[in-house]
Amino acid sequence: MRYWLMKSEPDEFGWDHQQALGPAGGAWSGVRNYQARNNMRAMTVGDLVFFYHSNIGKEIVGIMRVIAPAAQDPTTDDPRWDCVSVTAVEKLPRPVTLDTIKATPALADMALVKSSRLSVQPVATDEWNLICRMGGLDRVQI
DNA sequence: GCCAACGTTGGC
DNA sequence: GCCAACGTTGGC
Repeated sequence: MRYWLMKSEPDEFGWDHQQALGPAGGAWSGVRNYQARNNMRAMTVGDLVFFYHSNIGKEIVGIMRVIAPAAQDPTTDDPRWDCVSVTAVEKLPRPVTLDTIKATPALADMALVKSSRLSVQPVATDEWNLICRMGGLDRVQI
């Protein structure tokens, strides 16, 4: 089980959109960056993913689960691009903002801070647990 | 809306 | 294979 973070602009596709898809979830399509794609290829079913709102909000708002491994991105015929499928698991009682993350020394090494343009990135277990607690989840395991 | 950082493209 | 030009992301 590994942990990840994926970004989306909420006016394009936000947490509410993801949740509206229900348990069947949907493909995390549209990624056109090799590093981000490689991270999705490294995911396995059951991995957990933070949903981050970029641009508007700039905060981690919820937790998703990987329900299908990387496969051809349905929004393109280009075989270079594939994506996993994810489903919404739980909304954070309190979103964790980028400002808060930057102000937290234990989270200073997150890719969110260090390579701010990477839209699919790994999250360390300690970081995951801490953010869950900061977000108001008393239990870490979903 | 601006722009810094970064990734990609394409000419050479 | 280098690198200049260009495009995109995302914080501010």
